[in-house]
Amino acid sequence: MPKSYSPREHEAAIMQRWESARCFHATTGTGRAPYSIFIPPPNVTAALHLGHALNNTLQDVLTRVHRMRGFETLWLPGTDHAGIATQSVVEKRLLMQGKRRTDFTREAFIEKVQGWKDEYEAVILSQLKAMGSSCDVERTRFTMDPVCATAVREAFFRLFSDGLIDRGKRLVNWDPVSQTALADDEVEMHEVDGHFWYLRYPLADGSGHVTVATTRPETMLGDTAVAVNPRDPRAAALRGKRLRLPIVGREIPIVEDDYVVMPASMGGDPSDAKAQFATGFLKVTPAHDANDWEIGRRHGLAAINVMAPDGSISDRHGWSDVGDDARAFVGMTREAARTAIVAWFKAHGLLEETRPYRHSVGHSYRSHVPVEPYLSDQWYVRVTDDRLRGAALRAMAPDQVDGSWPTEIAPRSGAEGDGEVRFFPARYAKTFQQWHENLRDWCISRQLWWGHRIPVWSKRVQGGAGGIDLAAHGAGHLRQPTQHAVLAVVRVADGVQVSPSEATSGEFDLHICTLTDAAGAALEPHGFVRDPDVLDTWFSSALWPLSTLGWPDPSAFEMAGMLDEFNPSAVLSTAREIITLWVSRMVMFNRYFLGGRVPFRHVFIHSVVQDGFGQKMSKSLGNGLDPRDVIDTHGADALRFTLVQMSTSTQDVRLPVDMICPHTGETFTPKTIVTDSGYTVAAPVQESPKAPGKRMVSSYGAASGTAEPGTEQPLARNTSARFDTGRNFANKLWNATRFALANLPQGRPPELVTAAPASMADRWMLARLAQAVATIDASIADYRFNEVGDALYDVVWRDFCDWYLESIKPTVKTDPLQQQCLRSVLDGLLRLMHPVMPFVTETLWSAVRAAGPAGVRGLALPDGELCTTASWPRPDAALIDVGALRDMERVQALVLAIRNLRGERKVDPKRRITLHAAASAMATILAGEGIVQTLAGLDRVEPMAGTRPAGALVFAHDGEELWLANVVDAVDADAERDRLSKLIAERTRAIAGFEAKLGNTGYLAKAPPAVVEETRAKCAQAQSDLDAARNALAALGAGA
RNA sequence: GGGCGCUUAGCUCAGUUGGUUAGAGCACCGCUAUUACACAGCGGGGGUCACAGGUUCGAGUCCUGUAGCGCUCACCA
Repeated sequence: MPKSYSPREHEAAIMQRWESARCFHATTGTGRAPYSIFIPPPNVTAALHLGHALNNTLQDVLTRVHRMRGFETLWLPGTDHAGIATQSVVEKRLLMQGKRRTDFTREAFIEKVQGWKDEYEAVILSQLKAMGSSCDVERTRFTMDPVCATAVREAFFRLFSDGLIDRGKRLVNWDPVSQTALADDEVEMHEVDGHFWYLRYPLADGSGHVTVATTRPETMLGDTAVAVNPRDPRAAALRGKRLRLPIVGREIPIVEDDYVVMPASMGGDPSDAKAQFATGFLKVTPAHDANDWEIGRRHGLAAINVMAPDGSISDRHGWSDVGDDARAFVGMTREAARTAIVAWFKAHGLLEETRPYRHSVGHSYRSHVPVEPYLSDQWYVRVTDDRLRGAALRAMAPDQVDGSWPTEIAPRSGAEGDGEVRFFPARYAKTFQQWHENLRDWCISRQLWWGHRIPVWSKRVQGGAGGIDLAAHGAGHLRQPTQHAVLAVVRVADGVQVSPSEATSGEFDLHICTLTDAAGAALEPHGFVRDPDVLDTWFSSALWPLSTLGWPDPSAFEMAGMLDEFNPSAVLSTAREIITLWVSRMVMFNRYFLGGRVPFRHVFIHSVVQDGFGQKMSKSLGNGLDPRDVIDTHGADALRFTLVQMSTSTQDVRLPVDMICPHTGETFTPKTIVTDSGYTVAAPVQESPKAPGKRMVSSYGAASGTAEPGTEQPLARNTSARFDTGRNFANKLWNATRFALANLPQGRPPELVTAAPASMADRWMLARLAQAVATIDASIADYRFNEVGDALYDVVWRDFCDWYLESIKPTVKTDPLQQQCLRSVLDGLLRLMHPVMPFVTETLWSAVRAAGPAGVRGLALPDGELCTTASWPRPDAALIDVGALRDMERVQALVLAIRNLRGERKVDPKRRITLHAAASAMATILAGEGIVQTLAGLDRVEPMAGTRPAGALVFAHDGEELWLANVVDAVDADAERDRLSKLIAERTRAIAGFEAKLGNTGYLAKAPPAVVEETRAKCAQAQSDLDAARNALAALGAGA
């Protein structure tokens, strides 16, 4: 075995072995209890980043632990088509070639997106492999593959049939760049420096004007009223009056509505920020503002849409009274129109004032431009229905519900799935609950080409005296829903759904949802047209726990039994922003479609990895890490261990980002600058710390375009010194194993596997191993991953390497029983380490196996071909030998005391010294069976007797005075006095503290007796230490 | 504005129901090429636990308030 572990020499081969043995493939009918996890499918837009690496590592740890515990374990991998995100990256790429999406047919464009998807899906799957993810690759799914598509079609059809999907003209969040609607949670709020413009609207009778305040003057073209609060003192005088809308010339009413905030000067609430800016008159633009839409509905106002889908001013989407003045604005972008309209008001003396105003504006999470509230027809899932929202709330574990939920939510009924979803950490249950309590209907149509196309065919028809004659439209067979098609008739005027016979006058839309494309296509000769839009990506993601297992008919995809075996899954591991986007919808859909069954029993929310300055890692800041780089420099196990150890239950963790100098390979901390927007980033160009004069470009430099990487100044990769911990740990395990193997002869008798180790060191080590198993089991159960990492580090490095291996060095070569213990402990440790560091443990596994069978009494370690399928250690409780633990604790304390003295007096490490031990220390040394001598570098131990040898150092331990002789060649009296004085000062302070406590009557009366007793003992011991040190100092003084 | 989280050693973080003199890793200082490992070993220095009150015999831990940082929901009059 080489002296150090080199990950890249082993990782690929190990993965190969696992795969060819199909270790990660799960099936039905094994008789084993199922344990399943669905991977949150990463978007096919880009390669996996560190956040994915974290989430995948944690899922893999859970998966591997349960596999070793004997569960039938399924970790199901896959990818998400990520509609808008993927479409926009492909469009961006086309744009660089000077092409647009509309230059292609829909089919040709989708072909291009498909190409991108294939490329990144392959990258993602290879990254999963490189990280050691033990997923069942044979069951890899993609949200748009035929299996998932079948589920999406079925789900839409059922929801449509059950009246949970409907179409409506409403204000949506419109992204004018992507030209699609967005769901509420796809809108990000950003602070923007804007203005309040105060615009005068003249009264139609020429008797004056009112002034409205607005941040969006361009929407005034669509104003259909001005509202005033009925309690406003000015309201009465204006009642019944009308206004002449400037530019447009439209005559609009003044309406009275409670919604309007009165200015502080007119009796408004001065603490309301709005009252500071308000004039008391609110321009009402129902087609361009959600609140105005509501006001418009209350007062029967028209909604005049003055914009095209690209956000430009347009007279072709609902605006008809365009006069000569207004014509000039048509065709302008919304930004240009804003400027021009303000200028117009100014030029006409109608701009009263302009005030700066900083406020939050919704931006598209994809194109990052301000979202436009836009009037359009969209499909909605009525998630506010109790069958969906109520079911999600009822799924919450009762003890995690905060207070009680709204009265319109039906109570828990003991139905399947009720109360079964639990959040870790528990505080995230609140996020889930609040989201559902304030839920609004979910807009699911997206005006994109990439995605699941909406399975609805529509036709606009006229109503007639006897209702609509369906047969005349080729839909006669749909008077009653069939297995393959369902009809909805919607009155165009108000969007209300009616029965065909009720459609007696006016226009109606016939919407037919079909289960198959063929059924839809059959309608096309009759004038039906398929909806061009696609579904929100989250619609298919919401079905992930169902669709991946073949729902609605698993046997159709050779997955018979899978759905019942592996749904519900054990846990969903994800980031907290996903609670609203995805967790909620999975719970609603899974429960709805599977008779109340929840998709997962636990939701684990992992922390977000930030850079060293507490900033989110992002491409544009260049502060991210590529997991592939870390695997390359440190190995997958190092990446994994470090991520596990970082995973605390806080909401974010910091990972200081370092840089690798491309000239020297050295890791260094880059120089930083602060950007205009206040981010701390690596300076674009960095100087090599070790190669003077050589330069490099940082990721930020490249991402921001402020520095061009080239041969003179290459791009430097990011890394983090934090991963050294993981790399060092893997190497430590490697070397500990190397040492152990060197001490384990071949051909040990097999009967030793049931023998009970006799030596104190062996019994202690087995006890520590047993304790570590208990700690790790408990931590895994609560998803406290950092504790798993710490427990492994402690038992392997501190207990096994530092103490156990050092202790047994003199004896292990000749003691077969000890060899068996060493063999077994090593075996157990490899198993415990495996879920976190699968590669190094599997690499070592075959070498360790060759050393003969493992196991001792109380710890069965059945042999296995591979570590990954070996059984999880289950030590007998009796292995926790409290006597050995107590003895070893005393041994360690004595050893540390002696080492401390050696270090302080700079005793040559090689020098063997003599201890004169009093009764208690002597007992410890005997109990230690030679370990103290080995670890403290003693050549002899003698009882305390007679006079102190010349030059012997005095020290106090465990309330006793002890001597160390043969320590130095010449006594340095000054150094010795310093040491003793320091000790005296320290003990004196401690004793004062103890005595203060013990002199407190309240303490003696109220503290538990055991605590008081402990304090007394500590005080007495400190007193003995003090006495010993004082004696020594006095003796030294006399001798000097 | 509502909700949530964080503030402990130079850095990154532990600290379970309040109970010894608050811990770890990295970094730093000293010693060590010793036959598992220098990606190491041994020893050391370093914190009035953000601040101010309170409860308690006893507070890093519980309560109240303040400040700073961050996330999230709502809000474009």
